[in-house]
Amino acid sequence: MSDQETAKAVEPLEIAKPDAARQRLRVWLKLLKTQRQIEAVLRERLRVEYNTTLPRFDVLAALYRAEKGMKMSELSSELMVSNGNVTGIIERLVADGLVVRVSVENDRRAMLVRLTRKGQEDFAAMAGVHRGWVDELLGGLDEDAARQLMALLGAAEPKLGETE
Amino acid sequence: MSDQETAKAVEPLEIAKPDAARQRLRVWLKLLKTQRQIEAVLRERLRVEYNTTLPRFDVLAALYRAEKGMKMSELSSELMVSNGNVTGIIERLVADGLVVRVSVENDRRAMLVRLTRKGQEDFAAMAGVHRGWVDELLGGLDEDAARQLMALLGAAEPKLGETE
DNA sequence: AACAGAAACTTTAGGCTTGAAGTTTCATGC
DNA sequence: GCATGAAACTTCAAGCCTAAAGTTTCTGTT
Repeated sequence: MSDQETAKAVEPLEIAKPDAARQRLRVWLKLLKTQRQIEAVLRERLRVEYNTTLPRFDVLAALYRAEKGMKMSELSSELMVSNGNVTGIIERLVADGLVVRVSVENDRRAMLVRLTRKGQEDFAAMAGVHRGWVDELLGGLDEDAARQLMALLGAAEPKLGETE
Repeated sequence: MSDQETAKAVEPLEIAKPDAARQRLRVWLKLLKTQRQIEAVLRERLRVEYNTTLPRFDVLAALYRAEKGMKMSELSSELMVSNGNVTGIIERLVADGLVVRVSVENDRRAMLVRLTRKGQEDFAAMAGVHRGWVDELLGGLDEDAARQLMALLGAAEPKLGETE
């Protein structure tokens, strides 16, 4: 937190670039705005068309890809949400008959979560339509622009590593 | 919405391009992931360093820019959140002495919300640090990349307009 | 075997978020 | 003037979300 005293006159590199910092802040705000706009539309349509929510859809999508089911902890790290959060969402999905919990062989702490047939069917019905929505919303991007955007977003991923 | 009948044999462009749709879905997922990663870091740091939350920060930022205060409805549309949501956040900010409500001249329905001196000071203290965080997190983007990203995000903004 | 610590979840308290319904006030047409 | 509808908020119920604390189970070490 205080290892920069020596950098005073030696390196005027990062410090003397307020333009880049301003530009990056603008990028962040724009990223946020774009994401929120898209998400708002998807959320609204999921609600109106399928009477469901985005978090539920995200969970179903993850489970649909996981043939053999997922552990709660795998789900929460994949979706980047907290453990306790997943507990609640799964509870409601179970109550609606879209998901089942299975206890894991040889580890009585863990739970495996899997789609029921109804869960599979419901998600399959939504998935194609959802993809169409995204395709429509991002219609402003041709294939080339999309590729460029992928690359830039890759570069924009935050540099983590100091996990402590 | 239907001015493309003539494009049948001439241009097999939009229709026969499932690749573009796949690419757009990938863009959306990447956009979401990047945004969530950045937001998670900012949220965590705001909590640890300033004992506050992102929604509160967003509200303070909006009010800081608004010299003369903002109406509740202006706030909610600016931040793209619901009316009722703003009510709750403002309530807590008022309780903490960062914000005051003033009744609007000539319209007893509306409320003007404004930062207190403490609100101004607290936000001013956070703003610079927050900008530094964003600058650090987006350090992978040089100024040129940032500019390109801005342009592409502009193109990626969802096409709305059918408001009904 | 027994203990310590880690792992996988759940629970809890509190805040965020939404859409819908409710209240008060304003604006407009008649 | 007065009624009707719109506007600006607030309230409400329900779900989402987090961090922190709690429970049970597993995995070493000694």
